[in-house]
Amino acid sequence: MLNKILIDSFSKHIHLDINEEEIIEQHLVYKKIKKRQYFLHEHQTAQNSAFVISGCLRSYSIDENGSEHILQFAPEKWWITDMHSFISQGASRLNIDALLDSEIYILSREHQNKLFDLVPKLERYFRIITEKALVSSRQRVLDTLELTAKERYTKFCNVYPGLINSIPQKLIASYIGVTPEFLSKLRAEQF
Amino acid sequence: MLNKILIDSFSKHIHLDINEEEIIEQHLVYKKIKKRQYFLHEHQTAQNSAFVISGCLRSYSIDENGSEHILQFAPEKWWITDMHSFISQGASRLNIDALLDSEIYILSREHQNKLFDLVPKLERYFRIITEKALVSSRQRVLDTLELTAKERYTKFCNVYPGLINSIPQKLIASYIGVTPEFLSKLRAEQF
DNA sequence: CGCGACGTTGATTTGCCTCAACGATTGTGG
DNA sequence: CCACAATCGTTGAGGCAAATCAACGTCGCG
Repeated sequence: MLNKILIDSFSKHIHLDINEEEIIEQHLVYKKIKKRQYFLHEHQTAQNSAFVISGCLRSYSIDENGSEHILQFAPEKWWITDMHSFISQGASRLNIDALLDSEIYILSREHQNKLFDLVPKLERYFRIITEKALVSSRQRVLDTLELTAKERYTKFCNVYPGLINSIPQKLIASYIGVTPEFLSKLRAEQF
Repeated sequence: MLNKILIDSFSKHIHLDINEEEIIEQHLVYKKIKKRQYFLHEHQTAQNSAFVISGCLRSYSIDENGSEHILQFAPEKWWITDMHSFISQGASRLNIDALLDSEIYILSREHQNKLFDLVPKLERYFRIITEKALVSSRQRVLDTLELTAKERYTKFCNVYPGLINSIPQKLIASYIGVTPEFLSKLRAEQF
């Protein structure tokens, strides 16, 4: 049986009957992934997309100076992959690993395409999911254009309240685009 | 008859027969829109999405200090709307206007939903289009995290070669996230 | 226990902003 | 078609936000 959290994610946007849920289940792989374990390495091809049931994954890139830049946090209920590599089947520029012990469902590109034919409603589900991801990515672009580092930090705390106490602060710094030292100074200004 | 540029955009991702093209045509409105004319004002609801046949539109927000921040340029072959407002039917935070005299096709949210039932393949088309928009938005996030202003400008010139000579330089500055004065200084550095 | 990762703090540097002044270009009304 | 205003790009002086580099205390983990 599919996990309730995944079923909820589907039924928020489309209606699936029992039969369809079963077909979907046959195309997904449930997996536990330990803290610091990798889901995708850069230069590989992203064969898979992951839906997070519990825990948290992240995607990040490494620039030419060797510093990491976090593109996405995926706490429970979120999908994560290197979308560019996943749709083009070209080399990935992102790494994806687990920040906490996590449970995920894995969907391969191949199985996803099969599912689109077997359960056409899933086109709608992924269209809507992707639209929402686009809205949030574009909002992040606007935030970096409009807000100061301090405002971005405050906003981050509101958007990801669960993450603040469960991951190292330097990862938050990386996500909002400041150095760990500077974030520390921002927080010292007044709590 | 539908414009060739739009047909091409569809057929890159899905196959439509003549009948389906006709149905789609009945749900689109062709319109010419003059330079500086608005397609969407903030605080309104984005009822419509636009596909650009010729010319160029842009979306931008205005921050609390009154300065504009450009979120998207839409030259020919691109779709543009305030996606957040379009899917939630809530108030828009973006303005969309024409940078050049342009020709567009207008698709209302209502007609889009009807089309998803009449021509289910369109779910796939919009899913793929949205995936690509997501890839490019996330790449932009990474660029602001990884690159200097000068590198972002160089990259912009490569990605939008057609725009550099047809729109004011200060709009490019706004898009890459620097002041017009600073961009001018960057360009002066060499050649 | 001891090491390495993490957060903090301080001194210094720098990338980019702000403000202001000035030509050049554009466009607009008479 | 010209005159004038508005917009635009450039340049310079000065300022600030955030980066860099370095030192140090703490803590969790092997």
